[in-house]
Amino acid sequence: MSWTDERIETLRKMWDSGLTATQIAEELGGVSRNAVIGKAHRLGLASRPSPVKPNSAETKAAPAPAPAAAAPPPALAPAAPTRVEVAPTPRPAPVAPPREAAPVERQETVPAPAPTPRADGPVLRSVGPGGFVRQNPGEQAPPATPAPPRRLVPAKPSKEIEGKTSLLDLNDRICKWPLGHPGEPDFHFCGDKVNPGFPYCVDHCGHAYQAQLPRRDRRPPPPLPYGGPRVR
DNA sequence: CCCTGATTCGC
DNA sequence: GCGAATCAGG
Repeated sequence: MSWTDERIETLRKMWDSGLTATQIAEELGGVSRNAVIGKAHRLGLASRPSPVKPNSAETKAAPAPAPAAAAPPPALAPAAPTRVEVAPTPRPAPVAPPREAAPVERQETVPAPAPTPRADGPVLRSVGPGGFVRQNPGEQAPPATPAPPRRLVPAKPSKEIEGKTSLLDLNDRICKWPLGHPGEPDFHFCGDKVNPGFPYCVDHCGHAYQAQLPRRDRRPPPPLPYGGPRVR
């Protein structure tokens, strides 16, 4: 198998979504997780929280690990999903939607330009379903990622988004909550509009982020991540 | 042991 | 550029 543009794109998306190298390798097929990791690094995809620490002691005078400016690990992870952990990745606001051409109808996909968390802008706080108020990711870590120019397609029928949001459809504005299992034909993502500042829509934020309640008030709740526990 | 990602190095 | 082998932490 070779690294076609398409496969690379898939790799990027999945890596961005926080999927593990193993999962990505399975999805792509024909490659090992090592191949995925190797490729990811060659592509310059930033390291994600690695189990292995770079250096314990400063035995070397000039280690100079320049690109060590990795983003902080996800503060919260979905309660249920077995492996998928999508880290909130604040990115600079996407370029304005292309208004050229002539898409006859106006898409309602991007009606409310949710302001991206910024240091200088008015602070927009998201309120979780549990009623908690949370810091915007940008506040905890002002990474201000350089921003790979996001490619925007002219329009996308909301039908498509509501039906099946594929891996390749993922962006910063749509809910990344996975439905089904990776590799299976019906695997897709929620695709709703995200709760600003979160990788999921309001609904799935309710699943991903649980307010801490007194024990007696807790419910046994659904431990089903996406599609239920994997049986293998 | 299992998992993870990082790194190395022969190809 | 690629990825198996290896390393190392959880």
